[in-house]
Amino acid sequence: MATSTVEDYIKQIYLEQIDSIDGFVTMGRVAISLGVVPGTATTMVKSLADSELVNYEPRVGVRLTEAGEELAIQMLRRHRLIELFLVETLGLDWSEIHEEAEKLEHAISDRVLEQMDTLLGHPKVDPHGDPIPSESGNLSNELLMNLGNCILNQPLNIARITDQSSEFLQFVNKSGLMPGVELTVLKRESAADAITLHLSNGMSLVVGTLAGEKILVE
Amino acid sequence: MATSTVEDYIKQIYLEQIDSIDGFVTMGRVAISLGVVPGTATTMVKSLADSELVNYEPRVGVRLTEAGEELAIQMLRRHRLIELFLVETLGLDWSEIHEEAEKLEHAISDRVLEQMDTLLGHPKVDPHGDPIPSESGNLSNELLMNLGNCILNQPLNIARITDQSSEFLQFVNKSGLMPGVELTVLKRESAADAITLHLSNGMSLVVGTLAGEKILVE
DNA sequence: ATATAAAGTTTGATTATTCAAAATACCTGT
DNA sequence: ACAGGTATTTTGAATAATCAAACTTTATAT
Ligand SMILES: [Mn+2]
Ligand SMILES: [Mn+2]
Ligand SMILES: [Mn+2]
Ligand SMILES: [Mn+2]
Repeated sequence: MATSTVEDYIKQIYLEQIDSIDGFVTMGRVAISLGVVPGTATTMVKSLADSELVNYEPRVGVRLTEAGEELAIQMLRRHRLIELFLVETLGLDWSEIHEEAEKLEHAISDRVLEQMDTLLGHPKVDPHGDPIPSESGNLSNELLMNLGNCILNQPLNIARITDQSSEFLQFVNKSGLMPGVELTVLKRESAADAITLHLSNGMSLVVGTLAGEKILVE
Repeated sequence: MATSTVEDYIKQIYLEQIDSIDGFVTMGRVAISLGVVPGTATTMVKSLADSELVNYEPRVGVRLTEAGEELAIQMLRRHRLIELFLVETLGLDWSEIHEEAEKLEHAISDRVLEQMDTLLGHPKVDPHGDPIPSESGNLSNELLMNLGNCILNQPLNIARITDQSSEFLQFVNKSGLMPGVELTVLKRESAADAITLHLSNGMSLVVGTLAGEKILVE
């Protein structure tokens, strides 16, 4: 059985791999994303390679094997289902559930997971709008527009928040830009680096391009 | 912070201490109750003593300190609240929740625990009838009669099952002797080592004295 | 009072995970 | 082509938890 440390490494490598060019994740990225020193990342990745969960090329990086990807997706399902459960059933704030799910994802049994899934009605997205893989391991991967490149003057729905630092989520909360909210992008001024929005609740606000690109819509 | 191993040792020592004569728990009991070899128990207990959670007397046994008892009761609260939550909210079978709670008790935050407590309406007993310590650490300890020593021909309610092996719980389930059920003890024949019961649902059945003593009533 | 048996402790090793610091390889700009 | 800088790997050590097997104490039973 994979330890919770192994589960975290694999999940994190998967996430990093998604937005990597060549499919390889560097040791530096692994280290940062898991909060360890580079030497630890190297050691651990070599051991993951021994377990056939990744392919490791010294001085190049890691890439998940089939088995690794399967485990990663399973962990993603656990993590996201738990996050939704914490919000829906226990009424926690969606900006503070990540750490909790980070621990629980290793502790609950498949039995409990399925029970949660049923109770929640087989949801497709978590509170941040991230897709929840199906039990069979299917992960929808439609690419969405963001506030920096979507159509102007068209009602859109916020689908997903890609920066999940509690700082950004707090801002999103405060500004009423949570997933599900309807809005219209009024204008974009590249010189001013600004995007002007109009929310369905009547509020208008301006965000910078960098922030806007972290908010996906559909 | 205490590791989950430490939490388990302390909780288990507390449980063993309750039904010990002199208040000391032997290394043998610690070892069996945690499923480790005796040498491991000795080593671990010495380290618990270094952390001031227990007092250890070589060749005599362990006893919890104030701090140890506090931690033990906190873990008991977690364990039992989680068990009830799994049954009430997630609809799991009460005979299969122990192992689950054994892992979750180390993973959930205080925040989530309080949320569960609120959702369940500050319950006083878990699905096995074991008392749930209050947030302040109070554990009710009324002693109950069992089917082997209670009054005859008097309607009573099953309050608690003391043997929580899945084998026994399965039998309890099958026979309809879960906590909350009403019954009357018709007769006890010491020679036959048998106790005859009449359940409120009309069923009658006979159990051995040993089994009967594991079922507490009030 | 001794020999056994039972219980408990020690010792030496192993696995998993991590860090600090030294060593090495690779890349870049001149 | 090479000096310096950056990334990566290696080495050596630490912590937590465990086991097997040897050893020591204490209890028991003749
Ligand atoms: Mn995690
Ligand atoms: Mn999420
Ligand atoms: Mn436990
Ligand atoms: Mn219980």
